[in-house]
Amino acid sequence: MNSVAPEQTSPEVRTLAERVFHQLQDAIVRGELAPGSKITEPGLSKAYGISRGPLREAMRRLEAHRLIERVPHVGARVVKLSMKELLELFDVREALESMAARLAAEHMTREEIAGLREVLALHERQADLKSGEAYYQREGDLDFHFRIVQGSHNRMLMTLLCDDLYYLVRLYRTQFSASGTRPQRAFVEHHRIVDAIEAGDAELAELLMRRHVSASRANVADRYAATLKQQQAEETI
Amino acid sequence: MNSVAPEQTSPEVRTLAERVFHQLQDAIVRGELAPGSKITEPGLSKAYGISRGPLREAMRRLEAHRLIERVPHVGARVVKLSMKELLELFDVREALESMAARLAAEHMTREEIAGLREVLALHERQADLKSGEAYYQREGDLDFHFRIVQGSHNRMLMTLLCDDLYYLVRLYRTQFSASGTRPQRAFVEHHRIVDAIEAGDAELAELLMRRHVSASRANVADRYAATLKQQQAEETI
DNA sequence: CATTCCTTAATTGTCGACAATTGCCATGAA
DNA sequence: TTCATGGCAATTGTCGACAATTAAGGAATG
Repeated sequence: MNSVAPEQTSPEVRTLAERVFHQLQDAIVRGELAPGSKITEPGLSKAYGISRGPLREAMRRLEAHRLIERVPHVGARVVKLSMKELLELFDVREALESMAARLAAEHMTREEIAGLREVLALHERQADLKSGEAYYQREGDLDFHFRIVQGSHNRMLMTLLCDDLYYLVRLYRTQFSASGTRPQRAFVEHHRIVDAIEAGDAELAELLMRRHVSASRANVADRYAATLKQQQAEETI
Repeated sequence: MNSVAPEQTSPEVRTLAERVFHQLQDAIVRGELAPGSKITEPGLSKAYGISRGPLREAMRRLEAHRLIERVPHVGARVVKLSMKELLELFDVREALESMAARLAAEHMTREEIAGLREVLALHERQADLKSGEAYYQREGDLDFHFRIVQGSHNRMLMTLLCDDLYYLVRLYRTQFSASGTRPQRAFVEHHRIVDAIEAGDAELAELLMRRHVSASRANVADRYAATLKQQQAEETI
């Protein structure tokens, strides 16, 4: 069940608070802690076998990463993304990732570009086999975006996107059980973006990434609208 | 000395940890805690008259906001922005604020636009008097950007920019004692941006804000290059 | 029967003490 | 003099207990 998690040898597992932080982060993103469910300090401290001190620090970090919401003297709940918030997230991604693509086109090294091509090739194989669709649409897609952000060589961008927002993206995918349709189209778009980056065409890379995220957002919005419509139809029966 | 700080009646002063967090945030941004200086838990806990528990939680929040840097088992220091990091910050601002301007042009209400115009009028008066330049270039400028971000009606953008990045911008202004030259030019740019927003021209608002931040970044970079050159010249004497 | 108030249980906030790790400094040897 | 090594002081990490606040449930009253 947990064969996917790298778990140990993380960059920072030097303290209890940090270990529990990562454990909770994983648990939330994977849906083990239900969205909107209440989190109680004594409960978690027992479950993880630590005292409330480190646990509270871990929770503070989760709060900063927007994975839980706390109210003073009341308690904390796992964040539950509304569609409005999800679309807001896409707007932020569009702004940041298009900037990342632009910077990546300017700063990415040959090795990094080669690695990016490898990721695409892997996706292609998996698309051929028709087996790994789930993977491609989940971690694989994020891996692609991840590498471009790294290629921007902008530490602040990397922190914002990789450490904060991408966990929210993962959370959304579990919450809405959205298997992110339109895989073949996204695949083509990924290719074009890499081409632009390799050509050093910063403007084009930025534009393509902006369209890519924007299309992804529109797709989510459409699907949601369709879901709403269907629900209304069912209620009318 | 502290006549500027609103201090009390903040949205969240319900707990010691939150109060100390805001106090430390202010102290750092205003330069009372020197950049790069080491922060010790017993020291601060004595200085603020609280125990280390709440203090550590406040420090965790400061770390999340990138105002301090912590190393496990070693300690924490007030962040010291390098020029590289500062320019990175400008890139992120360019991406996020241009998006904010675009959304503001689409979603801002009449009242919000009126408030924005008032800010500009206030700046104009102060520019006439030639007295409040320091204010204009500091809090006043941020107030302008602040209101546009609010006008985007995008909570995530608001949090990222207003709660996180703007404190870093303030910090930079104290660290580099940069009184942000080019006030009149920025003033004109501000006006054009508001015009675009009022006209509902999202594309133009986005473009103008992008240029505005970009020009600000270039200005900082130029000044820095000049400083370096001067230092080298002095060393050669 | 609905409403208000009070009591109570549970959770959160805070504190002080103890354990573990780090960096420094002195001591000694090459 | 320089480098290694050991001990020591200080700081950070962790824990358990107490105080403060909240939400819930029940009793009393209109």
